Amino acid sequence: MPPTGTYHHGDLRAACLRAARELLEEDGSAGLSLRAVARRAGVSATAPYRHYADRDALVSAVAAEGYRELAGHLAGAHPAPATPDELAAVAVAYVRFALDHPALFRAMFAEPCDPTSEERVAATAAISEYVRGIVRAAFPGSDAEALSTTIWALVHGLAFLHLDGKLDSSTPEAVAAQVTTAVHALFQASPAFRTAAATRTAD
Amino acid sequence: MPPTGTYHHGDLRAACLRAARELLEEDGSAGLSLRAVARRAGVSATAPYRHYADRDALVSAVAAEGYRELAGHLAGAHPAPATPDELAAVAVAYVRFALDHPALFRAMFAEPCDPTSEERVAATAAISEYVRGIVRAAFPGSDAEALSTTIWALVHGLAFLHLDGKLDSSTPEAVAAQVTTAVHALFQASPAFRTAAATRTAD
DNA sequence: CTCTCATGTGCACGCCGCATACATCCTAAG
DNA sequence: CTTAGGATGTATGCGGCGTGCACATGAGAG
Repeated sequence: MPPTGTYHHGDLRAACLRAARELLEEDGSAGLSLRAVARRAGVSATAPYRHYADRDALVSAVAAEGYRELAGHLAGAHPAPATPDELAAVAVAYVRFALDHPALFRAMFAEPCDPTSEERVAATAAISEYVRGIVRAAFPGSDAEALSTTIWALVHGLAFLHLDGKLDSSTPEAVAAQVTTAVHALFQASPAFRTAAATRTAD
Repeated sequence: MPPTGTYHHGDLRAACLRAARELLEEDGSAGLSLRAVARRAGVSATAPYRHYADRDALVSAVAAEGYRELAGHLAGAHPAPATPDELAAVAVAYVRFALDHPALFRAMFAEPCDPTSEERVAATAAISEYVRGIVRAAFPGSDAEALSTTIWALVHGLAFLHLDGKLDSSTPEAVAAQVTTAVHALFQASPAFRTAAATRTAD
């Protein structure tokens, strides 16, 4: 292992990340403490501080990893969605990811956390750009910025409401059906964004 | 003061709630500790336990209050929205509430919190029913359930993305314009929900 | 071989949630 | 009026947490 440090522990940085992920999945965000991470990594309580400035930095690192996984998951649902159906599949994958990794998803989005975490902003910018790119490709004439923001918000909101148990998440099929319906509806409205863009240009 | 206890402190229950709200606004959810609440209320550290089973119970109470305030805020934007414009105004009020009370909004929605808090579920059910009622009145022929869920998710998602700084929240006008555009687009798609309802009924 | 610096340890401090035992004081029954 | 009882708040203590600081350790440079 040439790149990252291989001193006493081997690769404590990665070990902490892995331990944090595990704790998050097992005990929720409440169980994610620096000390618990250290214990799980078989290391003293303060050792992680050599790799993460504070608890927030660790959480941010986990969140950033989550963003990358989410991106992969979306790409796995469909590499280059173009039709509304394909886009809906990606949307379903988004919500599914949130439901499959609730604590991680919350760490990614629901934490106060100052926006001063390069890793985080870069990762979220990547997702944002990803969505925009899809929309641009699928709806060339539309105001991609506005439409992609809207669809992201819609899907994101669905994910959160499901997470909070405010929607029927009893079966994966129910979730998928609802998300699909909503996304299709929004795409049926895509001319509105085209109009908006045209209007703006005409001003 | 006949209803709630007026013993030693006067009304510690309400005082705790108020203190918690203040701490939330000042220091964010991180600063909301039972001990801090007790200090602010001028009472011993464990006194709040006489009125709240644990920290979660207090937070839930604050959240429930937040739900009521949100409902009032929405009603203040428009008492009985019927046109898309009026509905968009309510949506803007929703997002504005989130941006004006970020920590409270997060406490309301972004906390893990078991769903075993009557006060909370009642309050969120009220909001959900409120939105559904509006949609039913404004779009009589549509599948109110599906359409209201979708619009709630859209607005909720916009609120969260703005909260997380993922959207341009620099000016209130920018936020309002974006929310308005998105909501209008969705309403233009409302026939899709009508179709969905009709299809389902026809089955 | 030694110097040096990254890496990990030990310890201490103050904060936290919460359990338990105790003090206080309203309220109501006799 | 007295007194028993229960509601309310206090005192104390336990274990856990984040984190700053001094110290030990060991890998690689000279």
